[in-house]
Amino acid sequence: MNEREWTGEEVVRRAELQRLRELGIDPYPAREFPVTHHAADILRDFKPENADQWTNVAVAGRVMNRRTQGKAGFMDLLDESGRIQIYLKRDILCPGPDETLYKEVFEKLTAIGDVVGIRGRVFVTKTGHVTVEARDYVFLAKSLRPWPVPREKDGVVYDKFSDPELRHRMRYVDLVLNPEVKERFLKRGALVRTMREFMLSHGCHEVETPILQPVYGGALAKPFVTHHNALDMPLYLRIANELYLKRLIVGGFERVFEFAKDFRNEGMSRFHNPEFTQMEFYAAYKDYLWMMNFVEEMLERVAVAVNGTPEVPDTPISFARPWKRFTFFGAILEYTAVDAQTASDDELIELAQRLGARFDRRPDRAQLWDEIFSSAVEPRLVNPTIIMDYPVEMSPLAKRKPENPALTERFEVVCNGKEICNAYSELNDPIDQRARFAEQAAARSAGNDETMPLDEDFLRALEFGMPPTAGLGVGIDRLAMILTRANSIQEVLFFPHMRPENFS
RNA sequence: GAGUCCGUAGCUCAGCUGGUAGAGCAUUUGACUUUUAAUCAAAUGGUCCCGGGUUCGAGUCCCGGCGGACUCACCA
Repeated sequence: MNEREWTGEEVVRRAELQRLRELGIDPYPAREFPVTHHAADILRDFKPENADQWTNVAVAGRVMNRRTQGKAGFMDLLDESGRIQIYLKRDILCPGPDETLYKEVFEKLTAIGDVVGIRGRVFVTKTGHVTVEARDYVFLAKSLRPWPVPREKDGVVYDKFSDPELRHRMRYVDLVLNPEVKERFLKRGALVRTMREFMLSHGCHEVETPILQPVYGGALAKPFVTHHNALDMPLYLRIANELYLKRLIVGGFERVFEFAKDFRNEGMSRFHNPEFTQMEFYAAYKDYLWMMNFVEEMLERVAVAVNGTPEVPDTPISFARPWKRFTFFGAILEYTAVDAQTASDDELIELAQRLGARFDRRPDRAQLWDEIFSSAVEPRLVNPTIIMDYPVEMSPLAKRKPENPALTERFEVVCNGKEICNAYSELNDPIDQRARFAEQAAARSAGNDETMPLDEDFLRALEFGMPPTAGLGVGIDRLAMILTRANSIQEVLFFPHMRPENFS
C-alpha cells in the first residue's frame, strides 16, 4: 500500500493510538456504548431542582474542544442533536491512586475529533452552563486526522471551514463543522418525506423502474452509455423514467410515482449535476388541468413542511396558492409585446437576436420560441408560475389541444427563473406517438443530437391502449435549492460530482 | 465553452515599487480543581500549486500548465 507521508499532527495522533493500546485501551472497541441521552435532550429538560434524576446519564459524541486546567478540565462533545459540555475532574474520574484515566487518557491521548463516551451526572456550572460531570470515560474511536475546527465568540465564527472544494470532497467533515449544512440536508429530507406522504395519501403507488435501459427516452438529453458483458450489448443509464411509468399505467395501475435518480451526460454548472433526482408521477383518467391543482397543493404543503410557512424566508418567493398562470405565448406577449405564434420567422429571429441570442445556422420556430421564452420570460418569473400550452414541436410526448393541434396540453412550473416541474396530458394515441418519434428521427438526421430515439416496446404498450393520463416531473434538487436558498446544486447534494482527486 | 479573480504552515489568512517566510488557531512541553475563541510561558511546523523565463536575486514580474471560485451562454 502506497501511503502518503504523515504531517506532524498525524504522527502525534498515531503515537497516541499506540499508547492507548499499550495501556490496554482498545481505540476502536467492538461492544456497544449504551447512550441514554442526546445533548439537546439534556439542555432542554434538565432542571437543577430535579438534579437527582440526572445522576446517571450516558452520552457519546465527537470531541470538539478541550480546556484543561490542571486537575480538572472541560470538553465539548458533539452528537447528532448538538453540543454539550463535559466536566472532567481528576478526583471524580480517578478516585483511587491510579490517575492514568485523567492524566494520560484525557489530558494527553484525547484529541479534537476523537469519539468518546461519558457516563456521569448533570449539573450547572458557576457560569450557568448545563454540563455532564464525567464519572466514567470510554474511548470509542480515535481520529487520526486533524480537524479544521472553527472557533466562535459572541456569534462570530473564526477560521470557518469554508473552501467549497474541501467541503464537497469531504462532506463528512463539512457536516460536522458546519451545522447549517446539516440543517439544509435535513430540510431536503423533509421535502422528500412530505412529498412522498402527499402522494401516498392520494392513492398513489410508489414503484421502481429500470435505471439501466436498452433504449433511453422520456426526455431530450445525451445519455451515459455502458456495456452489458453477458448479453454483449450497450445499455443506457436512464435520462428519465417516463416511458416505464406509462407502461405501468397500461398495465392497470392508476396512479404511480417514483423518486428517480436520472443521469444526463452534459455540462456541469451550479444548476446541473450528471445525476439528479426527479419525482415522476402519472395519474390515469386525469388531465393537465387536474395536475396543475395537484401540484399547487403539493408544493405549497412541501414548502410549509420545510420552512413552516409557504413563504421562502429572506426571499420574495411564496408557494401560497393560487399561482399565476400564463399560456406559453401569452407569457411571451406579456413580456415582449410580440405575438410569437403569428409572427414571421424573420420577426422571431430579429426578436431573439435583440434578446441576445446568436445562431450558427438558421433556427426553426421551436428553437426561436424556446430562446425567446428563456431569455425574455423565465428570468422574470420569481414566484412559482404555471406556463401552459407549449407548441407541439417542443413536446413530443404531450397530447395536442383539441381546439388547437399546434399546441399541447403541457405545463411547466417556473420559479426563481428556473423550471421546477414539467407536466402533460400524456399522449396516448399510438399513431400520433409514432409520428412524433419519426419527427424526432428526422431532427436527428438534420444534426440535432438531443432527440428521442424510437422505443418500439413503448409504442407496442400504447397500441394495447393507455387510458388518458396526466403526468408530472418535479426537479427535486432545484426545488430543494429554492426552499433552502442554496445558490448551487452542490449544496443540496451530499456528494456532488467532482473531478477525481489526485491522492499521489 | 468565454471573461474576471484566486492557489503561501494542518485550518483561516497577511506578505508594499523584486532583497531570501509571517500572524491567529491547531500541535508539542510546562502551570492552573467550574472553564468556554479559557488563560499564561515556551517550542515545533513551509516543494510559497507545477514547469519554464527575465534578473546578481522571484512568494512577488512574464509565459505555459494544473486545480478552484465567481459571472455569462445551454440541457432539469
